[in-house]
Amino acid sequence: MLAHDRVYRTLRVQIMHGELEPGISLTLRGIGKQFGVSMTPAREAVRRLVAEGALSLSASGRVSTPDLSNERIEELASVRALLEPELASRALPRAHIALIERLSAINSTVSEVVAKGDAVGYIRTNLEFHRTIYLRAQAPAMLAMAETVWLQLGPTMRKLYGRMQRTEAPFQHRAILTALRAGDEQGLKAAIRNDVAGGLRMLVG
Amino acid sequence: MLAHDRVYRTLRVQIMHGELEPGISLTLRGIGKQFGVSMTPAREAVRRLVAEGALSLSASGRVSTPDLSNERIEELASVRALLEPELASRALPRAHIALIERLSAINSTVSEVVAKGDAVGYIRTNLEFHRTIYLRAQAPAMLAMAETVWLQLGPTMRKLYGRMQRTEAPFQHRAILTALRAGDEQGLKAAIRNDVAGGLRMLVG
DNA sequence: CATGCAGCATTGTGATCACAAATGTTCGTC
DNA sequence: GACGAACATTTGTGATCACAATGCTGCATG
Repeated sequence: MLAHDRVYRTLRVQIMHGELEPGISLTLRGIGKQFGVSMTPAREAVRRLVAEGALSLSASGRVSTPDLSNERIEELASVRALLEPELASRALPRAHIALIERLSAINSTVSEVVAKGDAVGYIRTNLEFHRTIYLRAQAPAMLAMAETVWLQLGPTMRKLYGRMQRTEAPFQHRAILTALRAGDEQGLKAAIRNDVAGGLRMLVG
Repeated sequence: MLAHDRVYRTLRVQIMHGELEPGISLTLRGIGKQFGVSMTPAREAVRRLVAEGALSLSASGRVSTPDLSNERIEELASVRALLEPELASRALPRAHIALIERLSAINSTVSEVVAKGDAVGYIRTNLEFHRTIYLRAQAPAMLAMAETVWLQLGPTMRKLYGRMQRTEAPFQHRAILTALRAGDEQGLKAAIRNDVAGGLRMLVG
């Protein structure tokens, strides 16, 4: 596999899952050393991640994980609340019983990692729950945009993990599952909105 | 200004405004020569544009303007129909008379370039009309996502320019202006939806 | 003890090069 | 004339280097 792609993918997952805190400084040489490559692929990976909002550039070109303002957090939450109900809506006709059972299993894992206080595990399994639904929507461009938003929120979610009422997520997810089982499109969209916006709305206050 | 940034900005505008057709091949050395720089800044600009969907990469790393499938076009139109009414809605309370007059002037330019059959001019002024509204929304992340969609659609809009009923755009825009003047949020959102989705829906058939 | 400045280390940028893979071309064969 | 193989060219990738600018450290000064 190409070096710059390997660096990109690894960093992307780390950022999206909240393995890095906001405001952490990265250097091209440091990334290169970490992955055993030269500056060149590190530079390309960083450039790509910056373009996706996963990393921030200072005026002088220094690289760091983004430290989002409350306004920006609310804005990204609004984008989630726009895109994700639509994705869920498109997935609904294709959501069979096997999918719902798989989602239920993922949701059990969410409860487990919440009980353990595992921030990264919580973010990862929570996103896995959502992605599993949206993959059924057959809308790759829309899903990519939603994932870009998750990516931008990764470090922030880690930072605010303590402030989130994480025990509520499995309940919200159960509402999603109920709507999926019932084929209730409006209920599904509302449940998704509650889950994605509700979780982030109150942690900026 | 930084070389790679200059290359990026220039190519980005060219792509967004439909100055390049879909499927055009680009090379790093060619871009470098065109801008009087080495491969390095050309590479970074291309990497960034690929990350934004403005350019496509073949399996072997060759760069070209994207040639979108009908499914992808409809999907991107749906994203526009989700994001842009929200942006307009947020701009509405801040839309004063001076803004509306400026929009009206832009719309006159749209009519002129349509009359001239100027595809690039049509795309540019049409996007300028929308951006002028959305800038008032004070939602930079959401606007950035909308612009990313425009960017991805740039070459395709050029290709399908002949099939678009471009003379209808100024009318749709007038409906937008009417709703803005009346402070009619629901009417505004509907007018935006008609404009962005309506224009693209019928050109994929 | 705080502050500002000089000197130093760190960092991103752009150019150049070697290399391998992919692409295009040419020529021969059927 | 069409097809295929060998060759030549083009192209992206990754490494390395020089350079300028930025950020940091420590020391002297008030």
